[in-house]
Amino acid sequence: MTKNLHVKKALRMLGNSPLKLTSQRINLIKTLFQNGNQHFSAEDAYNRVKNTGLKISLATIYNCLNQFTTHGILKMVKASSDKVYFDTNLDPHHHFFCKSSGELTDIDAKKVYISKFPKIPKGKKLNSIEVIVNISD
Amino acid sequence: MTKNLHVKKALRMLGNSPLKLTSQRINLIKTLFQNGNQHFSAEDAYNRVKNTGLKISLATIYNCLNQFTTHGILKMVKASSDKVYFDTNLDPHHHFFCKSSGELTDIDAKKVYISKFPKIPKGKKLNSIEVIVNISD
DNA sequence: TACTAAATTAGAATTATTCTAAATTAGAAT
DNA sequence: ATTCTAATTTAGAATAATTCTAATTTAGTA
Repeated sequence: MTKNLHVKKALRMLGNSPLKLTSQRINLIKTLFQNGNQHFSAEDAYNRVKNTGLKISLATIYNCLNQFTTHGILKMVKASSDKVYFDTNLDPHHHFFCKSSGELTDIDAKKVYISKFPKIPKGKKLNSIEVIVNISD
Repeated sequence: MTKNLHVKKALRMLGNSPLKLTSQRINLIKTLFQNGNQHFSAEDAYNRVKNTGLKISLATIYNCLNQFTTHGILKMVKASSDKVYFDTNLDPHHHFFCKSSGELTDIDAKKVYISKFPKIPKGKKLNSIEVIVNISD
């Protein structure tokens, strides 16, 4: 089997960042990125890494996920939930959030077009536009 | 001075809901709605009521804000912050969220037009569309 | 090979929120 | 009016997610 492309790309980004290549970071990336676009909480990430038999502390998970976000290796998503989710999909996109299941699903940016948009307040700059489509059963 | 219209409307909604007309609920509504459209956390609401000299417990604030939300007297907003905000603006609208100041500002629904939109997943129904425009200094 | 700043870690601390269980109260029934 | 009951309020405990602390380890450089 050829080495997973998502993992490869994320590892390359880690290498290009000022972050050190520790075994924890490499294992975390291998675990999180191996199945393509994924959403997970810190606790989820913790369990996934532990399930591979590797040892990592929850504090490290939080540290790494936050730093990966800072360095553009992950995206952070806050939906109508009490926990923060992380997203391996770095392309511009939006989300469905299902209140019934708590599940977050990607919406490709191409599926949404905003043809009318407000002026950004004076002195501020635009960072991103997040569209969250709340759904339920 | 004529009685504030926002307060009046919210009190009417409370009266039409199955919730009892307790002094805490009435005072909370008077405090939160007197200045028109506002965003606040539970802690903010607690301090505002206390500043009027009235006594109320934080647990009651949480209870009331959640019930008001359930009964359509308030809206809940979750932005890129670690706390939940409540919103007295019940008209459909969106938000600017400024990462630098932590401030949430309304965007009138008329200022945003979404001309292309994804299909809702099978078996699910659409609840709401939230557009959050993240900005910074 | 030694050095140093960065990273990891366990567990404590913090923060927002919900829960608990006892006392109070609104509004309906008498 | 008075009584009754379920809803409400409350203080403080409990919970859950996340961050902090301070000691130990390690990556990458010198």
